Parts: sequence; C-alpha cells; structure tokens
Amino acid sequence: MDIRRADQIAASLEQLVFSGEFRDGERLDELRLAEQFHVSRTPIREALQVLVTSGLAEQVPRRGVFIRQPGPVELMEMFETMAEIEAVCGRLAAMRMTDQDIEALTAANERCQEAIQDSDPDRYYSENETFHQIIYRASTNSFLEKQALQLQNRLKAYRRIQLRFRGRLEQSMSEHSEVLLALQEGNADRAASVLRSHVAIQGEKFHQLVASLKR
Amino acid sequence: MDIRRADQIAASLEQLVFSGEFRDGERLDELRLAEQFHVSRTPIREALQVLVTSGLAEQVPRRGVFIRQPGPVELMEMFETMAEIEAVCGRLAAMRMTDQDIEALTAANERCQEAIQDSDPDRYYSENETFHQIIYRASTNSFLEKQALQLQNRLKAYRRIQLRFRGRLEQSMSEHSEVLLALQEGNADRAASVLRSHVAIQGEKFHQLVASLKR
DNA sequence: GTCAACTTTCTTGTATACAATATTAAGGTG
DNA sequence: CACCTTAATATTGTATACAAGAAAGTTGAC
Repeated sequence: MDIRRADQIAASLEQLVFSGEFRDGERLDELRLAEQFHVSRTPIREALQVLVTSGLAEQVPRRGVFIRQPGPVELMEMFETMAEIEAVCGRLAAMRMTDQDIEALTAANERCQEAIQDSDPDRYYSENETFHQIIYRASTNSFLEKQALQLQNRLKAYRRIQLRFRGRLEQSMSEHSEVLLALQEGNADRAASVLRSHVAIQGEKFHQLVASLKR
Repeated sequence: MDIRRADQIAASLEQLVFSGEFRDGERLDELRLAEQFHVSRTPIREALQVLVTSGLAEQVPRRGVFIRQPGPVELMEMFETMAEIEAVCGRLAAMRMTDQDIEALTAANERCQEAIQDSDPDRYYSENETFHQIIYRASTNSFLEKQALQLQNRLKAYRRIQLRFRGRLEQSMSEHSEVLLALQEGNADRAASVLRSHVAIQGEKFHQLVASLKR
C-alpha cells in the first residue's frame, strides 16, 4: 500500500498527460492542482519533479513546469526508436527463448486471433500488448525490458489510434505470425527485421493520420 | 543560469552516485544532506525525487530513499543494452550521415589516435566519448540520441575501468577505424555489427574484471 | 540472559510561512 | 495611442512547523 500522496498524484498526472488531457506548453499551476487534489503544494511539487525527470514536462526556473507533448517529429522519432528496441528484443529473444516462452507467446498470439474473430479491437489491443511484452521479457535482459516497457507505455495512446485503419488488425495479425515463426526457428536476424517493420508500420500509419488531419 | 538549488543538489548527488561515493543500499539521510548542503530538507527532498525517478535510488515509503548501485548482472545487462543501442545508432547513421558528419567523425578519430600516441588515457577516454556521441547525433533521431547519451553517462565510470586492460586502447582504436570505414561506405549492417561488438567487448572486459576481483 | 510490551526518539510526509523573482496593472510621458 | 517606468499581484523556491509512522531504547517477566 502506498502512503505517499505525492506518488499517487504523480501517477494521476502522468495518466492525464498520456491521455492528452493537457495541451502542449500548458503550465501546471501548483495552487490549482493543490486545490484539485485537496493537498498542499508540497506533494504537488514532488509529483511535478517526477514528471519533469521522466521527460513529460519541462521546468523553467522561477516560471513553472510546462507540459511537453511530443510533436509529430518527436513522435516519429519515438516510434522509430521503439521499432529498433523491439528489433533488439527480438534478436536477443530468438537466441534465448525457452520452450515455455514460446508456448506463452503462441497462446498470446491465439488470444489476439480470437479478439479479431470477435471483432473486439480493445481486446486485441490489450492482448497485442501482452504479446510484445513476452518478447521483451524473453530478451532475458531486464534492463532492456524496462526500457521497452517504458516506451511502450509512452506510445500507448498513439498506437491505439493507428489500429483503426481499415484492415490494419488483420495485417498486424499476420505480422505477428511471422514474428512467432522466426522466434520458433531461432532466426535472430529475421525476428529482428520482422519486428522492426511491424512496429515501424505503426509509425507510418500514425504519420498518415497526422498528415490527413492537416488537410 | 540555474536558480533552483534543488537541481544543483540533484546533479551533485547524481555525480556522487556515479562516482561510487555511496554504497549500494545506503540510506540518503535528508537531515544529514540538508546540513551538508546548507539548505533545508525541502530542496533535498526534491533532489531525491529526481534520483528515484531516474532509477539511481529506490524509495521505500516512510523509510527513506536508498542508493541502488547496479550489481554485476545488471551492469552486464546495461552494457548489452548500450551495445545494441549503439548498433542501432550506427545503422541509422550509416544511412543518414552527411559529409560534414563524416568529417567530424574522422577528426574525432584522429584526436583519439593522437591521445594514444601521447599515451594519454584520460584524453583518449574523453575523445572516445565524443566519437561515439557524433554517431548518436548522426542517427538523426534526437530521441534515440538522448537515450544513448543517458546510458553512456550512466556507464561512464565502468567504461573507464576496462580501458586499463593491457592493449585495450590500441584494440579499441582499430575497432574505431572499422566503424568509420563502414559508416563511410554507408554499410548499415556492417556499422551496426562492428559497433555492437565494440561496445560489447567493453562489457566483456568489465566482466573479466569483476570476475578477477572475486578471486 | 532472552524475549516481549511499552516508551521514547528519530525520520519521513505534509502543511504552512516567508523570501525572491515574474507577471500584470497602472500611471505618466512623448 | 504607443511606450516606458513603477507599483501591485501572483507564483515559484526555500524554510520551518507539525503529524504520523518507524526504529531504537527501556523495563519487566520468565
């Protein structure tokens, strides 16, 4: 059980930032937030430090902390980085996966398939997340795994959007099968390259979406 | 100019942690630090939040924050991750480097060479850092660049140790040349694999060192 | 001497008070 | 009316005060 109010607040604020509740450049007013959470400024300030340190906000001395929502360019960079990190996880996982890991991954993949058959994008979304997390874990490098999870979480909201593209679910699914196959064969390079493009496509789709909104 | 005392303190503490001033599991006493830095507990606490968020320390509610020095296993994981991230930077850089980048990299490489001829390991160490940073930059992905810089900084102290191995400087140097060659050719796969093993070797050397200390 | 219950002291977490700097408003000048 | 100067106001940063839980010390029973 968590006793620190500051940590709870940090988590809440993080969620609010991820869900796009705050606009880019918006100032986080300490007093307002203090009232909102029914606490004094102290825990608010500690929560803001957390946001700043994890890169979700920027601090200008004597002026306050401001939300930093990634723009299109930074988002593309993040997607590219995610694709590369996934590729690395896949490469390592291909060499180190146990039979148990393969089983778990196969099961996750089947649950994805079911979600598609039930036309349940929310469930697909969630099972898809698990599928990838199993690969992170199977890299057998908990430091790398943590980095991957962090970035996955950060891109959550944006990944969700691109799944709405027509036919994307089915395409994503067939990519999964290729990933699974490469990992079963222990083909490191193939696993890496398939995973890379699987995630990179998400970035592409997102890019398309951004472009279409500008029109 | 930085006005926030808390930020300065956070930076100081970070350096103290990196330089191994604190033992693993050591508690950071707020009152003691407050006296030491001649401030109240408030800025100390904000600085501690930063350490915790960036993973350098762990916070146990109602008990304090404790230093978390990476053990041998985690260090190897970090080196492996660094190797993979460097490989990714190299892969992207190979495809995106400008002539200017190549020039800068060649110059940095020459300065490394000079440092070796002058038998100046400190200078080699610093120029080597620059060499790698140019590659991060040339990946043309500032998000990835930031991640790479962060990890490079985190591993600084440990990388330094392995350079003391006999003949390591010269070996490192010849690896650099191979990296440069691959990048000049725009050979992405080769740049990635050479960089990967270049950094991985550092991990290996470090592993040897840890093992030798245990005897 | 060991262990347990209780008391005291210490430490963290939060609230409040104060100091210093930014921002805004007001007033005067050309 | 624009622009500069200056006063009022608001907001951040730090210090201090207080509340609550944890650690350490003490006493007493066996």
